[in-house]
Amino acid sequence: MNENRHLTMKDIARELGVSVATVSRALSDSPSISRERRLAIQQYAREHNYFPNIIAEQLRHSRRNPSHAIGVIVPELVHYYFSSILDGIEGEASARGYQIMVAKSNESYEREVQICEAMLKNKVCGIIVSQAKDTEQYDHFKHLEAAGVPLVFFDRICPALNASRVVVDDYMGTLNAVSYLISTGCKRVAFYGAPMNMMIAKNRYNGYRDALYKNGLEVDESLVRICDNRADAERITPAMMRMENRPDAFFAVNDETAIGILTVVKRLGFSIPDDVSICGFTNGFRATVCDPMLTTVEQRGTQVGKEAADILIGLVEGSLPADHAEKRIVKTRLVIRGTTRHL
Amino acid sequence: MNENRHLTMKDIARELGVSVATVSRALSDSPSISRERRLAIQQYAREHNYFPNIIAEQLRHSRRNPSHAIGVIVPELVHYYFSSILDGIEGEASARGYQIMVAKSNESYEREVQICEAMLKNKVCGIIVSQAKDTEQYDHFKHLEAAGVPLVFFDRICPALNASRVVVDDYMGTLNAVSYLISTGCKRVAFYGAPMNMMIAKNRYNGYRDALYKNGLEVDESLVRICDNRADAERITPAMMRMENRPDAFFAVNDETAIGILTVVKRLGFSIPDDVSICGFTNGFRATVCDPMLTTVEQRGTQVGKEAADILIGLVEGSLPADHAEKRIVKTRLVIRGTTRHL
DNA sequence: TAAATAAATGCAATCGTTTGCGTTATCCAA
DNA sequence: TTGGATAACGCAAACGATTGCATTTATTTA
Repeated sequence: MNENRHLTMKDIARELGVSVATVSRALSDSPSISRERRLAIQQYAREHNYFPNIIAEQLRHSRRNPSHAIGVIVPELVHYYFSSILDGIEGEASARGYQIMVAKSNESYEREVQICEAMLKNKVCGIIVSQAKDTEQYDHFKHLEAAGVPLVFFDRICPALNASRVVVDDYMGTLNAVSYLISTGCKRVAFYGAPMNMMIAKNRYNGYRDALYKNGLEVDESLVRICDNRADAERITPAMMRMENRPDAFFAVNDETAIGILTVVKRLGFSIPDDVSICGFTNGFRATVCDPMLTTVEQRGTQVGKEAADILIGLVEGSLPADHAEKRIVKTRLVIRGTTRHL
Repeated sequence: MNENRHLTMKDIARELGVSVATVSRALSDSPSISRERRLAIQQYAREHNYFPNIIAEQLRHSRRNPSHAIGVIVPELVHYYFSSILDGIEGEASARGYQIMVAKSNESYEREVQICEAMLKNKVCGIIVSQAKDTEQYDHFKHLEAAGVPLVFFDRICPALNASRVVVDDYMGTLNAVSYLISTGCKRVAFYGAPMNMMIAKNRYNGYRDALYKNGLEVDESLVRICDNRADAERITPAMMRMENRPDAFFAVNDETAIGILTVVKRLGFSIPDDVSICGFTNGFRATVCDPMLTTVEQRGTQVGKEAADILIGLVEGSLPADHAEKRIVKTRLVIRGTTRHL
């Protein structure tokens, strides 16, 4: 019937013997079109389910109105935290009339650059991004800014760019969690952190260190390890537990790592939390599945996503000045469960 | 400098004293432009980082070429299976030069309709969708098809529409899993399923029933429950275990439910898998976190997503006829872990 | 009855590209 | 000198919608 062509105003105009301009005005309820003609046109459009071509609309308005598509770049998709982020962004975006366009970088710098290009071509109105781990050049981000596409970073921040960002309070989150471990009587708290080239890793380490200091404890380097996944945790933890002066608590950079520790500690016959306390960071699916359930720092990805979308839309719509770098910090919350002793 | 305006061909043309057509041809390496002019134009464009306006390109080509944006509608985002789906779609799409536009329906019919409208307006070239639970009208999908936007369903299928689809082999997956439970010596296998208005629920139930029959067992209705989440599982399982003729195995419609069962069964002092076997469906994050680790049917969301994207792109690019309804079934795989006895 | 006013509609430019076709310039052969 | 190729470029229409301005028609007023 419509042979894969969309119905256009021109078609309606031809069919009803009026001009395209009249159709346009009628459909936008302009009072300058007579009532009967207006209704006739609207009815015809409805019956043949006419749909405005947004491409043409956008082209026409490209000077004034930006598009309503927000680009989102995440390192991974199958990942609790990033899913939550997406969820938060989607919620805020859809509530304010925006669509989201999602791509994953796979932790690859090259892919990240490609994605930026593709998104620029697709005329997203702005981009929310958590960098890939191996990104150390920032030209692609600078190009975007030069092209007038606002950028909001989350989680993994680009220090070289004074861009808007929203991060969780890694420092305080860790400080509070470790302080809690100490307050329940733990004296030797181990720390499994991510590689220190990421801000987020540094901040968590600093939180750990300061929690010890504030409680009159020293940092024992033999209790600090670079380890941010389960496999590594299962590999290095046995040796840790066989030390003569073994830890009586673990703080892990994420839940996944914490689960690795928990698995090993249980297998070695220690009791949790009596012999060993464990605290994670995320509060994802895993936290309530393990036995005992995991005490962890809630990272509130949904809130982070929501704030990021709010900033971006503010930048796009002008309620935030374009050259302003808005920086927000989302507070974390310690969720106490079974892997830690009680006060 | 560029005062928020993008550099256009017209700008280049003016600056270099040629026509817009010449610029266009030069940038697309047309041989009809003299070598020096071509290089000069290309260099100017590069130096001032010119970027073609995809909106205008699309408008020009809208008759022949569809856009390269694929719409994806999922009921939830913070969900292992749907994350995997997204991951599969994104992988296939980006490899073939497509972007994905994601929205979540929140299991709401109303929202689903809104999203379809928005995506139609945004001129996606096609849509991949898993319906919301409460969707029982299909006009919005029919409108899309009428507008020439191909549709691919996954997981939750719309029976009223003869559309392309990709589903996992729920029937065989369940049949194999339950058969395995029986082969390890279980005689009374309970079944926790989703509400039967979803195809996926029916197929799994049929798989369960036929596995019993094939092994000479009868369906005992007291062992069959509608239950597809953890909270419900924790609520109804204690009574189940206190029956005089209690089950010696559970098959659950998803891992989450299986974890609920596992938690209760352990708390009641039964030993897993000696007293009770448990089998889930998904093989997500949870499966390797619980103790013992969960035997489960791997749902292969990434593969499902990949196939769905493959079909959709085929439909869009014409390698699949537009009126053809491609139906694919992704095979599942039983992953045997600690919650079931060995042979 | 003519002029002024108001109401309803059409014309045409515009957004940034692409592309069929026509135009100009250049050169060579007849 | 003229005709015909060929190369290099420009013109202008098109994609589908919006909108300032001009135009037409109907209505009112003097």
